[in-house]
Amino acid sequence: MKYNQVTIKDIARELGISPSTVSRALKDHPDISPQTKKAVNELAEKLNYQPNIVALSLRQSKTNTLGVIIPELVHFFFSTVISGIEDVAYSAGYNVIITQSNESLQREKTDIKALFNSRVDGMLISVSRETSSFEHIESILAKGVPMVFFDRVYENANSSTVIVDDLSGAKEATQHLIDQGCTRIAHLEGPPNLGITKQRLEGYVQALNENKMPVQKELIVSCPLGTIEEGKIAAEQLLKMPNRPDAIFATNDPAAMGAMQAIKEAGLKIPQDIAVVGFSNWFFSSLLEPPLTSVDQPGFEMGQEAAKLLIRQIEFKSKDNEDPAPETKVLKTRLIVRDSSLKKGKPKK
Amino acid sequence: MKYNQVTIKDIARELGISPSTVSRALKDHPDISPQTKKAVNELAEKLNYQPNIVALSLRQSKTNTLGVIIPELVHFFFSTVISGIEDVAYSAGYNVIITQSNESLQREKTDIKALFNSRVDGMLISVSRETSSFEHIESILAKGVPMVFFDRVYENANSSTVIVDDLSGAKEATQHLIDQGCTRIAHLEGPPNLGITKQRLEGYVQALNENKMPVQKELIVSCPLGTIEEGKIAAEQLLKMPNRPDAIFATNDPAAMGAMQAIKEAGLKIPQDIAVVGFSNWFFSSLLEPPLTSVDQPGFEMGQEAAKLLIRQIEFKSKDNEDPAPETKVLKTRLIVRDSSLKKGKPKK
DNA sequence: GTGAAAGCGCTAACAC
DNA sequence: GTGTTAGCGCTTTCAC
Repeated sequence: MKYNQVTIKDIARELGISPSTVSRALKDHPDISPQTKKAVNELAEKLNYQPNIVALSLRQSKTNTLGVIIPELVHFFFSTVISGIEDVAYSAGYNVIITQSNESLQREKTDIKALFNSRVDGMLISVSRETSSFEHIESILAKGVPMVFFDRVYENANSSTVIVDDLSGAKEATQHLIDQGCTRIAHLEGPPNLGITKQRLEGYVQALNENKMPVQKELIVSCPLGTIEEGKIAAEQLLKMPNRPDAIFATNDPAAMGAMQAIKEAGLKIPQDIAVVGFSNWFFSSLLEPPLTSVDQPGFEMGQEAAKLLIRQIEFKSKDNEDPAPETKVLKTRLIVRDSSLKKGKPKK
Repeated sequence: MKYNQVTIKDIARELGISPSTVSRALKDHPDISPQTKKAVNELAEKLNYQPNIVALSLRQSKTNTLGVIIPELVHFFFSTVISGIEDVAYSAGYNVIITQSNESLQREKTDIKALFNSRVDGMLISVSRETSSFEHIESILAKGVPMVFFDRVYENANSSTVIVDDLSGAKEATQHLIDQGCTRIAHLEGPPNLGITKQRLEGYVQALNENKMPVQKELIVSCPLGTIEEGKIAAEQLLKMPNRPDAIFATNDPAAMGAMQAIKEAGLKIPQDIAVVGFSNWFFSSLLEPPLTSVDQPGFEMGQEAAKLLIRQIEFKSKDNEDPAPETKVLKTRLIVRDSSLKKGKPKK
């Protein structure tokens, strides 16, 4: 299948010069005479010549393409990250190939192999929820492909990472609930193998400790799936307790939404009876304001930072032989307070 | 920048055979002896050989890649379409490159050119809101690149299209409001240059006509931007009318959300005072249930159908020289009724 | 059953 | 200032 592609040869033939001269003229090489340049550029324009990137990539062993692996595109957070990546990549002359692991380790393995086969210059990866072993990543790293991990990072890799300061965010959220007068704050916890889960729990614990409040195991419930249903079930369990919590800090927004449903169905009021705070890893859409206070994650910035780090690494490598030292960028969260989820009328502690 | 890529040559050298034999052995060519095949495959496995897709693409003048241009990734509808496209593409052995026009014609032009330069085998396009001239598309079509348009289609092209039956969907939605006893139904209209806008208006008009209800110009307000604010302003205008509407059929969900805000701020009840129905072109997230009745669009199926049509066209073309006849696939919408936005207690007409 | 050679489109020494 | 040549990794005639 060959389409009507104009090549450098076509221009050369038509002008009676050699392909290399055409190539040089097109990239404004100083050796080429102005007349030749003019003739070449005009003809290229006329024939609507478009360079064949595939040939270029093969020739230079460089595709100018970044590969991205994300868990799922439908989440606002990740689609925002993509936009951040594109922003930086395009202005640096790189294309972007996006793949979704759909939270499946198997799919992640396929994706990483496909990206390698496409000879992307580097990869930006946020690992799936299932990922707890990393041989598939190591084997590609061993081939010398630069990688930057973001949000869900592979901590042991000798690669750069971009993360959000989940610990501080979680601490801030918990402190906020404490400031509103909450005394029995529950925590809906995330998937056990993700670093962010530990960070958020730790922030929660630290806030309680600093306020000399006890950490009660029965107030910490696991929500590994990240679904609304799961949050609902977890909250129902909490509501059945003889001494039920007066606040819930959820590890993500779906869990928070589920909890809110359970609370409403139990005939209780939010935030008067129970306050709810979510963590917007799974935040929904810029168009929508969810009815809960939440810890907002800077997706666009995360994409930008990750792409910057990766491109730096790629271009560093193409010059020297040394790898640049891996870097870790930590981005701040932002607590978005919506009055609907705050306990009103209680005095600030 | 060359990474540690194992090539066919490496295998050939190590085994003391020629690259062409290795190539044949790897693709199970009948000529090659079983022993050679075995040796080659084992060594390839051992060295973790991965074929270089770039070289393959250049050689065969076929990249096995589909290019996609969508307005914006953050919208649930479009990210669903992407998943549908990937579903079909991957199982047919194609990769997918996604670009976002960000609703900008300029960006769409850049994207289409970039995809062509990458020599994608075909393109799946949903045009931007700004797109009203189509030279940029025609110029690539002229080069023989197969294209399939979806949702926001280029109607005059001699290409296949996949659309949603917006007319029937809009008619059904309007009829639904009529069935609930609404008599003054307003319509928030979309961007004037999109075909879907006309279809939805037409469905609205047809439903009114069939019920012998008048079409009142003052009840039709334009909302070209697709934002919440816009819907809000439009609804405020409608509410100020001496004889205000008792229902609003919005051209998209953000407009519907905005209208709902305006209605609530005016102290009116939904759906008792004014019923609201949205059109989920911009529907938010699978995780979230928006509090409105809406016409749901089958994004995943749309992606699947579009990819199927495109791949068929590509493979048809690579064999014969004739183009296959363009096809138009029309998908049905689904009216999702949530009681919160229905006028209750009024008798069915 | 296997090897040699050509070529996809492009660029970058190396000539002159 | 321009042409010639080689080669990126792979497949595929055409030899033998």
